[in-house]
Amino acid sequence: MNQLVNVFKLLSDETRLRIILLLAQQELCVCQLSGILNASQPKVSKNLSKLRDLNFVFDERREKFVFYKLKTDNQILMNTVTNILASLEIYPQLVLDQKKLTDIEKYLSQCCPIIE
Amino acid sequence: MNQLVNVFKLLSDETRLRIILLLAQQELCVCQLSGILNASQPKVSKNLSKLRDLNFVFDERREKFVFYKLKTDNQILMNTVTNILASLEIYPQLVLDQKKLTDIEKYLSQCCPIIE
DNA sequence: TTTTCATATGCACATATGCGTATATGTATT
DNA sequence: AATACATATACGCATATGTGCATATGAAAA
Repeated sequence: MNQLVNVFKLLSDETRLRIILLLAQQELCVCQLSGILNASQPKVSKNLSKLRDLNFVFDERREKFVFYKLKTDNQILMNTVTNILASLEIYPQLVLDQKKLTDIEKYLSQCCPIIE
Repeated sequence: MNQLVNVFKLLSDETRLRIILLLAQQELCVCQLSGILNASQPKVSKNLSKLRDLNFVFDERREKFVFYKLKTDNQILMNTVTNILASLEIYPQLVLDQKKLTDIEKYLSQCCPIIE
């Protein structure tokens, strides 16, 4: 029950929701997320900490960067994410995030390495 | 986007989550919810107010009682509810709530009228 | 019209949350 | 070793949230 409530707590902040949706699609490092969301580094990092503390993301350091990726073992979370992504066009902000995700190499080339 | 975040805010409190799941299954009045959840009347009433303010429930007075029911027009909410109900057995508290819902006439006979 | 009862709301308070600023940490590069 | 850079964290603060208690509201019953 707590685990269930925690999922919704994590989803109930706009910044974190956007992060979750992005990390569901591909791994990203802190500065990439910072760029896409146009949010400060501590803001992004703290939100990622919450996700990590509650075991909803993997994090892996590679060279200078720490890459985060959404874990796929939470049924409710995954279903919810899938659901939102399926009707993404309803939410302009999410469509923009999506666009930036496509252009991520160009968009963040100064700060981050090229993603495979 | 706000609407989306609001759904998760509503779901991210245990009491409210239990209320939502109950109201998804049948209409209930404040005192019935109060009995099932073993929660104070103001606590239940205030949570219902939030649901009403954000337009996630119907409320209808019949005689002395105000009956609430979950609206079915929110795709994300309905999908989430369905999802949780599908694996209800994982959450002991929800199973208990379910049981009380079955016995609701007996359980709340002093306070509330018989449900159809 | 008074009383009763279900529900709603106001107030107070403790706690939680989000975030900015500054700084610490830790790895890589020189 | 020193520097640079990505990330993490500590602190402070404003605001939001949950809830108990008391009380208001409003419909029904007497």
